[in-house]
Order: sequence, then structure tokens, then C-alpha cells
Amino acid sequence: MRIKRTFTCGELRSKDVGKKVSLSGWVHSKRLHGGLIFVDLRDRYGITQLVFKPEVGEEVFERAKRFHHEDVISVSGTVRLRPKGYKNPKLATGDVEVHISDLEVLNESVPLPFMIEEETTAFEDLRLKYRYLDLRRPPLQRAIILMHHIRQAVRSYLSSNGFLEIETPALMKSTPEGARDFLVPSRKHKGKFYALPQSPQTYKQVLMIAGFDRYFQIAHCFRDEDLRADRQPEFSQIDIEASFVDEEDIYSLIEGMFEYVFKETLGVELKRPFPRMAYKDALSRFGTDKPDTRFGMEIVDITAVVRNSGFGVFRGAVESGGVVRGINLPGCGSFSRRQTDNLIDEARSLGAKGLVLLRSASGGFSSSVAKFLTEEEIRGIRDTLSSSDGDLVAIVADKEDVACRVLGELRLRMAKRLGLVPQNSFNFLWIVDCPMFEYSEEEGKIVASHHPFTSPKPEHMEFLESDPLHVLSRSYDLVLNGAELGSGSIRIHRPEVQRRVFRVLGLSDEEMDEKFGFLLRAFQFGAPPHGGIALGLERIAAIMAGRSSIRDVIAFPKTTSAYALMEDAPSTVNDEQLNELGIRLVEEEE
RNA sequence: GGGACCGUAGUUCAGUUUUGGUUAGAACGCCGGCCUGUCAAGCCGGAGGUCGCGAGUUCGAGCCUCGUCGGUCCCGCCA
Repeated sequence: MRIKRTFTCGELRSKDVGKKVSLSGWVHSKRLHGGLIFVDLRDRYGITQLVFKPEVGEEVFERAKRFHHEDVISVSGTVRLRPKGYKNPKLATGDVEVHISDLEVLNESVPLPFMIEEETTAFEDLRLKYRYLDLRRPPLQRAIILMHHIRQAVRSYLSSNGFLEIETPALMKSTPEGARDFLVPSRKHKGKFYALPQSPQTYKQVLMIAGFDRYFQIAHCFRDEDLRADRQPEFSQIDIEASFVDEEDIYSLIEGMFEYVFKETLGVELKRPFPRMAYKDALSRFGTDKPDTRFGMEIVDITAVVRNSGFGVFRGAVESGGVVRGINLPGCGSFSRRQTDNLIDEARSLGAKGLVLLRSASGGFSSSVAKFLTEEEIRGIRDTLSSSDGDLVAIVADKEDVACRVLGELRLRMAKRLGLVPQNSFNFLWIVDCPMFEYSEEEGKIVASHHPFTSPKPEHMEFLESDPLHVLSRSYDLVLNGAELGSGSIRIHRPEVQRRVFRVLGLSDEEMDEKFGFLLRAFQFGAPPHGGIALGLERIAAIMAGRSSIRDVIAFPKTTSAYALMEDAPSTVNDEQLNELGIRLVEEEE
């Protein structure tokens, strides 16, 4: 490289006029006017306009004529003020241009599979195959840079609060509980396997026992489960644990961290304290354990209003122990028959038996169902739901969990369609008072709602064995704009309590010793009370960047089938590698 | 494991229903020419297609049927 850059492509301003400068970057675009060539030179800092004139010499001028998109070049030249009327206000460097005197072509580009533009229309599989090109686009550059700033801010905040960053193993013991493990075969111990961490949960608890009373790590985690827009097989957790703390300590620590991170990276001031909501209230008011509180349209109970209704659908649901709940869809009273039919179909596909729609009009309801309702019921429903003329009331009469889930999902979809979801709004919410256990239909047994190291609420401890499903835990979830950022808890730190919880989960003494013996043993040697949280870094970043998928904040994400399109992973390995590990492949059966 | 949508020049799409029918179009990109103030440069010309793949129906399939592969969203799953 003969010409070394003295400035970046986002740097030059009118104060630099007259300077002799060198720039390096990618040929973003070229505008050839015969005897005059403009080139937009781009790097991650911005774009600067280069001007090639014939005076530069035939060799350089002719070479510049042949530039392709995305050639990499270095140039030297003089910064000049652009003539009056030819400044470009869209560019930070738009007041100036560099008149080129020397050129070095560092790499030529073949024709591109898609253009490097602010927004691309290219399909995601193509973008993933040529990820290095997609990553040149400004939105992804901004997202990757934002990730860096978030990581830096998290480290800076936690470090200045006395937290130590400590790494834990990537090769660990497999535990069948929770998500499916990624397994790593052992060469030294043929037939045995490590697992990649789903989270460093037990290690961080052991670190507490070791006396590192404030720990954090931006931990890479792996879960072999199916993917979603917000779920990748590998992701990062901001993993935090502290000793001698209670829930309030964690809340204020984490709120402080987000306050700092948002201020540092986005310049956004967050409102504190974050609101808190009981788990059961979240379910009944929003139909989900991760409510999006950026808009209203809350689920309202009208069971009492229609308990003795002449309308069979309502009365029947109540008589069979169900509920009648509704949401008010503002301005949807003008929906066509087709639109209302679609809504009803949607409700059915979500699991409801049906959906009752009532148009609010002239102080009452304009609906075929209205004739089954008394004046009092109509007024009651309108008042309870705060429904005004022109609105549409959607009601589900069903078992409580079905009614809430269906209405919660309709609420989200309709808010999106009606454009009622405010952008650039960050609504944090703590979900508290979560149940300790839940019954898994599939496994036919009680499982931990959070994880088995979570402490039950002390006042519920006595019902642990007799009524486990009503025991609340000392866990908490953090929700942002309807997305679960993460969860944590105050942990169990006494071996006998941990054994009781394991026993409720159906583990025998032998099983708990085999799987978690190291933790139970550690608890016997002076374990401090402790608790913490783990937060999904990519989900945080995606919301901050305004992206709908965490793939956009990960440099090299996998597809929905967990495949890496750029380098083709996973791939087969040769027999030698398998032999060394003592592994033989089984033929795929039809 | 299940549901929905998508797959046609390098890219994004139209063409698929009503009607299966000669030579599959457009824009951007690419290549060539003209052009000294553009910044979505402009003008003229050109090249570029196993219609994802495989069967089937048919005289004839981009279009109909079945299967399959890939991508995206969702349910299940994610202590």
C-alpha cells in the first residue's frame, strides 16, 4: 500500500479546505461526465466526494473511468470547497470534495449480487451468503457499532459498581433439564460428552460461594432449540450475580445499568423506577407474561356484567366456570363484514370457540347480538370497556386462560395494524410474583417455572410440598416493549432447601447428587445468600436499533434452520475425525 | 413435529386465477459508446433466463397435480 490514509471518509469539513489529504475506502458510486468524474468514496465513517479531472494525468484519469462498485482504492488530493449551489446537504462532508492527484487501486470488485444501499430489497438468504456485503450497509454497520457501545457501557457501569468480569467454561457438564444441549464429544474420554453452556447459571452461583460477591460476564450461550426472529442457537447474556442482596438491590442495579446504557449509547433518558406488575395481573390484563405497555387496549373482565345474560354464549361460559372478557378496538366500528369475519377467524385459529363483535354506535351497540342484551348489559359493557361510538368491542367467552391468551394476541396484532404502537418509546416492566412451579401436561409432572435454583418466597416455604403450584418464587422477569429481556431470581443458598425443591420436581436423592452434587456440596461450605439476573444482549440491542430481528445485530447469524449460509455450517467431517472421537454415524432411516 | 407465505435474468418483480398455446417482459445492476458539476447523474446501444429441483397430467407446463429443497413468519419447543 503506497498511499496511507490521513483522514476517514466521514471527516473532512470546510475547515480542511486547502489540505493535502489521503483517503482509503470503497467506490460507492461513480458519475462519469466524459471530461469529469465524481466518485463517492465510502468507509464506515461516511462518504466523501472525489473529483477526477483530466489534469490528473491520462493514466489515473483513464483508470478512474473503469471503477466498479466496491473497488477498494487509496487516493491523494487537495480538499476544495464545492462551488456555490453544488454542496450536498445530505452528506456530512457535503461542503467539500477532494480533487485527486494520485490513485492506487487496492482491489477490484466483481459485479455485486446486490447493491450496497441504506435499505436493500435483497432476500435474506442472499444477504446471509454474502454477509460481508450486507454488513457494509449503513443500518447493519450502525447495529454492529451499537452492539459494541452497549457492551462497553455495560462493562463500564458494572465495573464501576464493583462487579468483576469472570469467564466460565464453554465446555461444561450436560444437564438434560431445560433447553436441549449442544454436545461436544470428548477425545480423551471416548463415549462421553461436554455440553456448551445454555447459561453459566451454576458457575456464577459457585463464584458467589467462592466469595466473588459481585460477578458479571457477557456470556456466550447455546441452546439447540428451534429458531425465531428473536432466537438464535448462540447468543449473548449479560449475566450478573451478587451476594448479600435482595430483589430491590437487583432492581435498582439493573435499572441503573439501563439508565446508563441508554444515556451513553442513544442519549435517551429513561424514567425510573421501572413499573412492576404481578405475573397474574399481566396474564389477566394483557394475556401474556410479557406485556407491551406502549399502548392501552387492555383486556377487561365483563363476567360480572353478563353473568345472568339472556345471551347464551355469555351465560353458558360463566355457568361452566369460564369468563367473559373483551378489548375495545378504537375506531374499528367501520370495519366491513369481511374485516370482522377475518377477525373472528383469527380468534378461532388462536383457539377461541368464537368472537363476539359489537359496534359501538349511538350510545349502544349496532350488532345482531345486541338484541340478546339488556339495556343495562349494553351500558355495562360499554362503560367497563370505555368504548365510544365508532369503536368495536371484541369479546371472548371461554375458560380464563383461553380468553386472555386470544385477546392478548388480538390486542397486539390490532395495535400493530391500527398503528397504535408508538415508536421510539421504551417501556420497561418488571414482572414479579411469579409461580415457583407449573404443571407440564407434556411431561405429566411439575416443572420449575424459572429454574430449580430459584428461591421460593419465604412465606410460602411451608406449602412447598403440600401445595407446590401455589408457591410463588423470588424471581423476576424484565420486559421491554413486549419482549422478554431476561429473568433472574434470588437463589436458594441452603442445601436442605435446594433438596426439597429438587424433590418437588421429582428428582431422587441419587439423581440430584449425580446432576447437581457439586452445587449441593458447595452449599455446605458457607454459601452466602445471593441472586442475579441474565439479560439477552441481542434482544436489547435489536430494540434499541429499531430492528425486528436479532439477526440484524449479530455479525454472522444462522438461518431459521440453524444453518450458516456463508461458510456452510454444519458440515460433514471425515472418518478419521470420527474415529478419534469413537463416534460412528447411523444411517438415516426412511 | 405442525401451519402460513415466498422461490421467474446478477437483483427486485410482472407474467400463474378469468385463458396451459409462437420469440418469457420491466426496473436497477453489468458491458460498450456519448457527455466538464454530478450526487438515484443523463442520453444511446448491448449482453444476460436449467422459470429452485424432480416426477406426473397434457399434443403442449413458468402457469395444473404430487413430491422435494431453500428462505421468512408463527405454533409446539426455548428449566
